[in-house]
Amino acid sequence: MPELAEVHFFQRRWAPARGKRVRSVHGHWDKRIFRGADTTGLRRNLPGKTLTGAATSGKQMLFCFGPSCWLGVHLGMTGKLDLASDKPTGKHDHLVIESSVGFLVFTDPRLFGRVRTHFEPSPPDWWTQRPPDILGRAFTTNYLERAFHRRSKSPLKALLLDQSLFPGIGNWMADEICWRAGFWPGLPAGNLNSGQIQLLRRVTRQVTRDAIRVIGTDWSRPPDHWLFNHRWEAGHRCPRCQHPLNRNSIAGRTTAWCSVCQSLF
DNA sequence: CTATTTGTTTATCC
DNA sequence: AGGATAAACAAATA
Repeated sequence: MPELAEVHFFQRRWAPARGKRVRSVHGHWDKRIFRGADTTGLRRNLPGKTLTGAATSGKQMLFCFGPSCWLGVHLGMTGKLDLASDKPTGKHDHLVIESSVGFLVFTDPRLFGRVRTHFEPSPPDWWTQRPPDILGRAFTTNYLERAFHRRSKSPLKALLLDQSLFPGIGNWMADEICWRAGFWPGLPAGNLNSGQIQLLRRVTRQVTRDAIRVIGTDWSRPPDHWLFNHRWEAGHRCPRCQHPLNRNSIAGRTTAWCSVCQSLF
């Protein structure tokens, strides 16, 4: 489920615990989500710490618990964060952090998500060395042009799904961006000229802002004039021209597009 | 029982 | 060497 907007939404679920102290920590420490994490350190360091900050970048989340205790969360395909008033006991509630406002819980049935730990004063490298955010200053047309040139044979969709280039974009946002911009997702990246990359950048930023506004704040249902509500329906039609949508695998992922609105160049 | 999944990493092939 | 593609991971759902 989680792309950048959903990550935004889930990060806010833990927000009421900001400024609160951790009372206890429980987890399914042998589960895959803790691969590479120092779970012993987590159990030793987290209790007594205060949640002092939280941030998202793309699909990554970083929580700061007082000095020298950082918790990274990636939701994978089915991860969720929640704040529960009673102690969560679900089969897939793999990390539970008790605070005075409730239990912070990370649930993930498919275990594609990931929890990372870092016990130093400064934030971890994987956070400070992340690529430019889509809504940030460094996400320029020129920056994209260099990447599109380097990967000119790759389908556009493959670039949109690349987290080092479009951090936070996932399958539905990639389809939404291509549809709004009028590009076939299978189009080789090298076929886009400078003006088209500029258009793609503008649409990407707009879809990102729209998704954060609609889904990221309260998980509202996206409006019907987006592709989003139509792309998985049987007999699905393009919300702009009513032509039946195409569905096929592009860059290894199921992709929906409108053959009328999205030209092949 | 089979096919599908809003993600990422690794292996393999070109 | 670098990039594209498929498989693997794991579990629920249709």
